[in-house]
Amino acid sequence: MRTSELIFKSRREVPQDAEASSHQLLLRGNYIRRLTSGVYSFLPLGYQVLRRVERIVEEELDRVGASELLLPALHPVEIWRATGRDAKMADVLFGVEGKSGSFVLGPTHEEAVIEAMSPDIESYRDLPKLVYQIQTKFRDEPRARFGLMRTREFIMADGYSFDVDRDTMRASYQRFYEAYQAIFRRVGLKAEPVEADAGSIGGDVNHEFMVASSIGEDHFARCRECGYQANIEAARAGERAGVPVARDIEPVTYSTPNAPGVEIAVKALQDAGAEVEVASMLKSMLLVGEAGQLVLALLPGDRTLNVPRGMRLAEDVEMGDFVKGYIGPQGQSSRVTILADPLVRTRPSWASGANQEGSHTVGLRLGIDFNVDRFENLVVVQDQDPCPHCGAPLELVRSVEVGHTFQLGLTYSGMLAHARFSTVDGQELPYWMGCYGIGVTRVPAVIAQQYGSPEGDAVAWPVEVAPYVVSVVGVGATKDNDVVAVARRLHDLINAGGVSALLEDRDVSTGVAMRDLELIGSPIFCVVGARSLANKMVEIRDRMHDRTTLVPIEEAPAAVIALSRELTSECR
RNA sequence: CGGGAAGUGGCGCAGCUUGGUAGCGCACCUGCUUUGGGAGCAGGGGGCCGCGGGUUCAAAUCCCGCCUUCCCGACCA
Repeated sequence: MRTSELIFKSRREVPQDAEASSHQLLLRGNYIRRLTSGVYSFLPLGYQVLRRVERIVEEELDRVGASELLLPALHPVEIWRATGRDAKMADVLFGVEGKSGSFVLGPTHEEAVIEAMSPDIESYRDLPKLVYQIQTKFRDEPRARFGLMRTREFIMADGYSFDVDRDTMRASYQRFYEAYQAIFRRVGLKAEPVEADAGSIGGDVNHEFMVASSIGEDHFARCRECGYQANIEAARAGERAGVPVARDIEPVTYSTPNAPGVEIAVKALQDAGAEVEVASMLKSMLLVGEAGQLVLALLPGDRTLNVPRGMRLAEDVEMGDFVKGYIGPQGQSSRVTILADPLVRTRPSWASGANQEGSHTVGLRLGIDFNVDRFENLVVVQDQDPCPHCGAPLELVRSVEVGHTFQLGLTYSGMLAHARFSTVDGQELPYWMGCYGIGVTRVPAVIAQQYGSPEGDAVAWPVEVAPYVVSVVGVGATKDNDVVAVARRLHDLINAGGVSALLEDRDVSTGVAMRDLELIGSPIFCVVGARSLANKMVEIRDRMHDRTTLVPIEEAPAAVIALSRELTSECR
């Protein structure tokens, strides 16, 4: 390929709306172009990167025995009603009204794959089955961001497994899990599988594949000691020793007008002369359980509530005679279930709302002034919390989710009468499913973030995803020397050797040529210069390791191809 | 959905306070010179100033309403 033939025009100015360096790079290098918020075109360069990622996904999934298929993007709303997810995912569903009924643009494909596969799964003899597709998904995200990181239309590689029981489902899960690790290695990402929360997909065991990155929207907790890793939503802190409650004090109530909420309450109490701090306030938050019952959650004032599964924060109108902003646990046991985080055992006494407008009480003791029905992890883990397995301090890592694998079990098949197979002894049972997703369009952004310059003006793509592995450029060239001819010949030989090469053949200054090639991001540059040519040498740059070597012209193609192999093997 | 910022040639911005016939850099076109790291000179083309209404002799500029985009948060396979 020649640069003169590329659809390529580099942009010198930083696009105003791009914050992340990867986003800037992808725009400046003409990889992508925004059509509207959260919707992007892939221009030829970007599409090449994307296609290379897709091919790797295909190769690795084929290798573990999954079959590629293609499901529709347009779904009749009925299949979503059947699983109840038309309501559950209503806020992200794009609806389409057609002349022949209502449709949904698929945000995910569990329902669709069941419809597609069920007729072929009649008997235990038909199982297990692993399938996947690479398909465009639509989600009406409340907030698209960071270019390709979170978009409303994106491509996902989603896989599904069908099995006779839990054990075989786990074996299928393991096959996808291993393929995922291979895929991320090959695209050059260090993706760490972490325990995760199942979200609206449902199901049991699941892992997120997280890449530590400054543009991450997630955090996961990691224990350096024992290797425990979990998404912040799923992570639990280990137990800490409780302390005895204070016997020698009594609760004191202070007047704290206009001080709802922990921060202002602390200030008001301090002004009133009480000895309190944010960490010694007890946050009392009203939750609504699945059956609509009220639950009071207790946690330290400096902690964030991790709303337990199936519950939600109560709305103002549901709070009845609870005094919003002044709720305390004292005297409440008879009317609500009281849940408390184990941290509530780690202080001799607490300050809290006094259950009446404008006053707080200090010196409340667990078991004396208030009681707890059940202890349960209620707080979001923080940096330095103890590991639940070994007690060592956890660290929080900002990260991007590039993949997610779920053991769904019977979550969907159990709801659908036709999602069944016959067992050896003739019973009809729902099959066990797993589902697996990779955010394909997100991957180039994460790679660009990791392998690009902080200024968003250069990148060295990992070999297997680079649009062109080698860029050949002649410099110091005048039309009457043979720099151009040598550069062209090397380009042709490298291509013939099976390594994709790009020839800079435009009539531009050296500076422009080099800057542009740095945006295109070949990991290997081959620089043919008038000076070195005088000594029959050319320059080979390994941009991944920032190494430059001079080699004789005749040896250059072989040297470049060898370097390309070396870089490839580093990612396998 | 809350909080903040911004919409002016393709891109990045100035002009708006104090209304008076729209400007700069990049990119683009023509010519000449240049070519080991975003070249120089000369000439040239391109703009319902986000949309709608209002005030005024006159609106990019003042007033009202709306739309869009970005950032933070809420939310989130």
